[in-house]
Amino acid sequence: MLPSSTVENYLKAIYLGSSAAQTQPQRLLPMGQLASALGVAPGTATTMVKTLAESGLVKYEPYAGVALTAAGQKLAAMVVRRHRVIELFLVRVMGYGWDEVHDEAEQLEHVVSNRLIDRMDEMLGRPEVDPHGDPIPDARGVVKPQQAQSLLTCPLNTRVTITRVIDQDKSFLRFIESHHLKPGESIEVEERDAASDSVRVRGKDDQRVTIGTRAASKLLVQ
Amino acid sequence: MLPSSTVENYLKAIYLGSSAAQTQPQRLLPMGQLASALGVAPGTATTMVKTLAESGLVKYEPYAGVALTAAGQKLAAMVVRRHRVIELFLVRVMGYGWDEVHDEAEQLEHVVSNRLIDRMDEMLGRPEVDPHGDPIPDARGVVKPQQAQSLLTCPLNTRVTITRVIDQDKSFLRFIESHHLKPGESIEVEERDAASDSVRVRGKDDQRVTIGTRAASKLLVQ
DNA sequence: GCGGTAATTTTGATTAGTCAAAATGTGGAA
DNA sequence: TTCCACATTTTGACTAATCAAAATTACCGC
Ligand SMILES: [Mn+2]
Ligand SMILES: [Mn+2]
Ligand SMILES: [Mn+2]
Ligand SMILES: [Mn+2]
Repeated sequence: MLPSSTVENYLKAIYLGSSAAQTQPQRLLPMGQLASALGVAPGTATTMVKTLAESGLVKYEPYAGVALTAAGQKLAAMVVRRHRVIELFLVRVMGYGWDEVHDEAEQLEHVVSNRLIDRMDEMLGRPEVDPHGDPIPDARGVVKPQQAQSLLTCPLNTRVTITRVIDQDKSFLRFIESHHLKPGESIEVEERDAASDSVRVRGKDDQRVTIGTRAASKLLVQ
Repeated sequence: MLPSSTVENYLKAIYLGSSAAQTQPQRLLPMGQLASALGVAPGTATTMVKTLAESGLVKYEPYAGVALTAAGQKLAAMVVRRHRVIELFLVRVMGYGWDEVHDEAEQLEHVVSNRLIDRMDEMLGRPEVDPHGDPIPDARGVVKPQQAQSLLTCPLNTRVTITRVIDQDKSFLRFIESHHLKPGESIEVEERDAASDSVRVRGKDDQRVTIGTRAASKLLVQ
């Protein structure tokens, strides 16, 4: 039985949801979070997760949450791999903007063959990250661990390079792009102010930008 | 309501099935043929066609058959357009063989956006035919009429150019390719023999090939 | 320990798509 | 005309995925 798009979406949501609060191997993702990540009613997620557990793709603890098994992990990583390879392909080969690729990839990830993904991957030179800096799992499902510092935690007045933007929202991505804060850009955090809940950044050509801490936490640096 | 993959497949099958026996605008496709084209039980096709008729996409005559309405025609043409643009893209850009593209396109045709199709179409130079010589409907759903002569009907001992191969079967396509009978090749029919049910062709470098009439009818020329 | 609140699970129903097998209609042969 | 074979439709049932709303459970503060 090859997994349906629905099953793939559940596995991916569990994969992304569990690593979001980047923690030890087996954190349990609460059902409520899973349901809202997928935009379905809570009861729907419960039912589906029980059948995934039957199939041995997840471990389900009633009232506690859900986690991927090794088999589920592998499948989920492949879906994420397809998603991210496709995003990069759309940007590099098809001339899409980085704010336009997510929805398209969301559909394509379920139907593209391994063959085609491998062609794209080859054509792109076996890339390690997608246009947002999200790591691309390799063909075995393994991801290079990224060390995570954000604009909220990195040292002040020190050159750092933006490596990743954790948010798919179109208008946020366009904002980031227009202020030269895309992955690859070199910047410096000048000041953090708790009172105003903001962070001031010096970027390209010494231009200043002030952004909220919520937004700042979405920008990872190295 | 955007049409499901299932609906798209039904519309496409009706579109292709009605034009197969290339006839006047409104030939009715028998339900049995539709069912077997889709690989579905006869009763399933009947049920589905009734709901398509409710939606105004087809005209359904019980015990007679089904035909597309103008709305259904348009939708079907767009599915066929996507399928064929994708096939050509896979061959020209992704390095696929012409015998490897059909299954991939069969899936992709339902999820690729208009945007992406247009990018492919542009990148390919607004092509009029796919790798098999099948005509690509334009963005409005219109196809250039092809005049149809096959190896069974074309004049003998006269140079003709192969323009289309009407069969998706992998091994047939590989046979055609290995004998230099792909669209674009120039050939000449030397002899037709009813008794042996075969046709002898002189092709590239004056090489001879003899093929059955069934196969010969699948090769269109100009 | 005892409530109360919020998260979670259960229940009952719905929709799309499908099949097998029974019932029915159609058109041609006699 | 009548009848039969075959195509088609109808019937009853099933699976995957979903929701709303009712029932249950967990946990936290007192
Ligand atoms: Mn994305
Ligand atoms: Mn991404
Ligand atoms: Mn095809
Ligand atoms: Mn084709």
